[in-house]
Amino acid sequence: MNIGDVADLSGLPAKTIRYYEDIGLVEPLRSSNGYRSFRQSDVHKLAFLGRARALGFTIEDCRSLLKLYADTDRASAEVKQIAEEHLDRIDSKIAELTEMRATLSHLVDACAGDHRPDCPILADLAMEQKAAGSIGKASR
Amino acid sequence: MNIGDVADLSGLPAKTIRYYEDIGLVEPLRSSNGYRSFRQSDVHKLAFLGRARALGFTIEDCRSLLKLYADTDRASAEVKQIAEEHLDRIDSKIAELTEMRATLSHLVDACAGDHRPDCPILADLAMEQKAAGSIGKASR
DNA sequence: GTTGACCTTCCAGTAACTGGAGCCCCTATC
DNA sequence: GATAGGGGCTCCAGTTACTGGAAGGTCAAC
Repeated sequence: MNIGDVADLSGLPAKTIRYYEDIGLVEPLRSSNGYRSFRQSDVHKLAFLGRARALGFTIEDCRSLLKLYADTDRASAEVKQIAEEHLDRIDSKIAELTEMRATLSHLVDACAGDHRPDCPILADLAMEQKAAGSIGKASR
Repeated sequence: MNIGDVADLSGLPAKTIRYYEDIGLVEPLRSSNGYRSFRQSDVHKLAFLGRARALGFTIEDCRSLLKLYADTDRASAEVKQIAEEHLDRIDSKIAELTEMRATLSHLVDACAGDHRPDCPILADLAMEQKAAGSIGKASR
């Protein structure tokens, strides 16, 4: 199968598939004309990669997961550990974003958003001193 | 003030401050010995940048925000728009991560995490067909 | 005068692609 | 046989926002 077909099947852009070959995640054969020739197993691997990436696993995680998948003697504990660490990363990220969101939405709400220059958002970023109860002081 | 002092004051690494100069966010003076010489206004600007970055604004957002901050004729609407767009980006990101988190935590819960090779996480990534009610099928 | 802390510039690397240039291959049609 | 199109190929550069490191200059203290 040529790269275009595999791209369609796996949902990954051809560029990405070439990149995955570059970094050693797949090793398609080559036809006599130099075109990559993908086996079913390659397609399967790429689809696996696509799903793992969609879950936010890093490329290195993916590499480990593929290795574990290929190893029928694996312990599921190893897989689970990778997934749990990733889950923790996700939770941290969500927490970080949620905090940003809270501060930012306070500021946005406080901003008139009209033609006048007065702006609590800028005031907060500049840490301008305001009367007690300023959003900037309270939020961080 | 030298870069080290500014780093301490602003909380930004010296490397980052140099980088911000590189991309034109600050323009410190230079002493005769070639050292950067920061004014109070530079320090203020860098602290502004630090807070904006902490809220997740991109560097280009920061550039715009600094420009608006300097412009006393600005309309707060412009600032608000930048902040609202950023808020939307944050919301999308949170939504994406929350979805990942849901799928992933289902899979993690379903995985025994022991010495045996059977692993629902890998099975899902590989889209192995399971009996009806499989997590993989249900989750995506 | 020599440490040691601080400063300088420049280059390379990070993560995971993505875009583009310049070129080859294959099939179909005129 | 020429050409047009729609693949494919490689290689290089760019993205974001820094970060690390090398090689070397400056300054204050001992």
